[in-house]
Amino acid sequence: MNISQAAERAELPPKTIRYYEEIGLVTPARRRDNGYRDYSEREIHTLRFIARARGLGFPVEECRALVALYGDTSRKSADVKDIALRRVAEIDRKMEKLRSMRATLFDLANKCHGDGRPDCPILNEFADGPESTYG
Amino acid sequence: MNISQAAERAELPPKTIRYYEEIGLVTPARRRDNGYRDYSEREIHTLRFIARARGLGFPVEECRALVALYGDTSRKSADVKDIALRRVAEIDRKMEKLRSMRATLFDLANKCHGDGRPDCPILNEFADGPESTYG
DNA sequence: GATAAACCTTCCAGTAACTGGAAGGTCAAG
DNA sequence: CTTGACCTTCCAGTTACTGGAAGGTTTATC
Repeated sequence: MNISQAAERAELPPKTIRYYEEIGLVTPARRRDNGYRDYSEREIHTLRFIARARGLGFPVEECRALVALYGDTSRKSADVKDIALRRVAEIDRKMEKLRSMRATLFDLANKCHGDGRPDCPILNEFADGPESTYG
Repeated sequence: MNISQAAERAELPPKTIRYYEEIGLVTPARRRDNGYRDYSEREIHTLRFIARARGLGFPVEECRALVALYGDTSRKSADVKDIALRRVAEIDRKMEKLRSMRATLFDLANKCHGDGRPDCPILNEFADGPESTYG
């Protein structure tokens, strides 16, 4: 199977598949006589595996570990769970940061009348820092 | 004032300040006879402004626009508010994506016994895709 | 057989926003 | 005079691709 069909099946762009091969995330595909890559079901399965892991936010390096665990029949499920929970924790950190940024921004936006006049609490905050507004 | 003191005051690494100068986000600092950059209060003010905007998630290019608006006394506060609300919307998109990833991952992690055995619902999901589990 | 569309290949550059490090000049203290 | 802490520039690396150029292959059409 050519790379573009494999790409469609794996739900990954062809470029990304070549890239994954280049960085050694997947083993190089066998080549046909014309030099074209040729994909088997097995390889598409692995590519889909990676696509799903990436879709859940795992960085490529963790995908490497996950693919290795997947191929290791003597793996411990605890190791996989650890990776997943560390990812959950990382997501929580990111979400907390976003939540905090959103709250501040939304608050500032609400304080800004948003009309034709130049006076703007958003710019004032950027200029002068968080105002302590007691009371 | 030398760059490292300016950096401390602006709460930005010296490297980042040089970088901002290089990409034209701030105007090049004047140099002393020895070639060292010399910062005034005014420039530190602008750097702090940028540091705060960046801290609230504005990409550098939007910071450029914000700095321009800040310097434009005939600005309309509506333009600033627009930028801020578009940033809020972008944050909402990111949070929604994270929320969805987290839910899936946390659910999978809970289904995984996480012991010494190889059987693992997390890997199974990556391998076979979302299982329709009706009931 | 010529040609054009749609593949495939490799390689290089660019993205966002820095960060680290090397090589070398400057300054203040002892 | 030397040491350490600054400063300078420039180059490379980070993450995970993506776009595009230059060129070979295949398939269909005329």
